[in-house]
Amino acid sequence: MSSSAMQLTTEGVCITYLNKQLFVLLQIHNQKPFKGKWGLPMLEVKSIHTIEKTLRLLAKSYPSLSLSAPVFAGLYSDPARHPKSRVVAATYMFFSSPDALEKSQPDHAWHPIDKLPSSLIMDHKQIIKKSKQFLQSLTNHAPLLYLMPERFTLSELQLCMETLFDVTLDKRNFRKKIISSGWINPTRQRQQNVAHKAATYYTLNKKKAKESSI
Amino acid sequence: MSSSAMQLTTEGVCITYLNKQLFVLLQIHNQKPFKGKWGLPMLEVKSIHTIEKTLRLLAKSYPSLSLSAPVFAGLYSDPARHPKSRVVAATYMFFSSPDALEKSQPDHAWHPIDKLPSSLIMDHKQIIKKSKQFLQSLTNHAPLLYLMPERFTLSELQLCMETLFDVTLDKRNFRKKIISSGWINPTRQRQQNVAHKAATYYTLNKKKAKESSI
DNA sequence: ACAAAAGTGTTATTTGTACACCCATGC
DNA sequence: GCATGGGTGTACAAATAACACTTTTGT
Repeated sequence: MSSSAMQLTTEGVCITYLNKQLFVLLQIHNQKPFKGKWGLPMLEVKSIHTIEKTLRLLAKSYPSLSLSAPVFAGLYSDPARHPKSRVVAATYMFFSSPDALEKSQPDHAWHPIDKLPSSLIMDHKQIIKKSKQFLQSLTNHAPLLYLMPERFTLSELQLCMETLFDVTLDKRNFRKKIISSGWINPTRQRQQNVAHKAATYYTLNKKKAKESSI
Repeated sequence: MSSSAMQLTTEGVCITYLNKQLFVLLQIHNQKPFKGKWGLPMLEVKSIHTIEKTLRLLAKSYPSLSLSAPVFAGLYSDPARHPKSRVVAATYMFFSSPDALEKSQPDHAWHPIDKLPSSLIMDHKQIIKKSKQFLQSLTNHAPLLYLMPERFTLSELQLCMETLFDVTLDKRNFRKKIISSGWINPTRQRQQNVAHKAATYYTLNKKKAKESSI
């Protein structure tokens, strides 16, 4: 029956991708003891809320980013992670189109995951590192489609996969597989003003995405 | 900075298997408000401990069961799950050899997962149901090897897989695959006094198991 | 005409699936 | 000698991997 003071938070690792780089959304926190410092977006799980509800609230703070559904990425419970109190983090990843890079919110910014500010609050540097590993370990590659812009070419998608999973893929085999997977649909639009044959744009198959819920 | 009273617990779903049945370890709780009722083993995450440490403590309560490493299986945070206070559960599965069925601890018993006591505390019935689904969804079947006794025949292992994943497998193909996986080793022991050709006993390849850490 | 990326098909290899009979043992 | 489960090999299908050239477009 002992109930020592403990706080549970959801801490979100929002990820997007552009030009062979992953970006993570950071926030300048404005409450003690982290006032003015960079960290991941986080929200306390209130006593009347579930974790799922809290995640919905967290995502709602960023309506313009069209975040994916949350994907559980780990628990962080080191008693020393917060300097003042006991805070256990349930971390979740959210995926977002790079369009989000241009949508700015007050006190927020996207940072390249390999060039983070020198100090982040608590263990957020660690959480981001682990989240990247987690992402690379995903055997279901579907979430990566959420890192693509609204419309994208097959080469762009292939480059994204190659970057994140640190592999090189055969163009023909890659195309056969992704097209036959049903996750993407061709459009009738093609690149314009490129000094080579114009590539067809594809889009996420939203029907399939809805069914599969990542 | 609000710190409403919240408790974090690890709640363990210890599983074993015998004769086409899964068993889960239940405990008669002896503290209010659950005095005398069946539920999963659980341990509060103390303010000085991490979740991992708490899991080690939980496993240490059952030294005779040779539990596997814990496998994260879900968070349960419904504010109403505990009648008196806010308790969020981090649930983990532990796998155990059926030898454990004979090792009795005070106030504990193994129950067939499909014939649980009519009422379990909190949402434990739900957690067990979800854990079973989680187990079935594991694409890495290796944890199931921890449900086998010290030595087992290939037919026993096949039957276990068939039961849990609710499939039927071809004997020859199953054998080829499991043997070539390197997860098990044949012994020179064979069944005795059976009214048919004696089967070879196999054991878990502990070297491989250690490397793979489930 | 040339540079740059798009787009495409075939073959070989590997992996998975289907399938049926003989073997050893206790009764 | 028969009932019981143990143990094995081969042929086919499917999935994956390797591989090179032609097309389109801007400069």
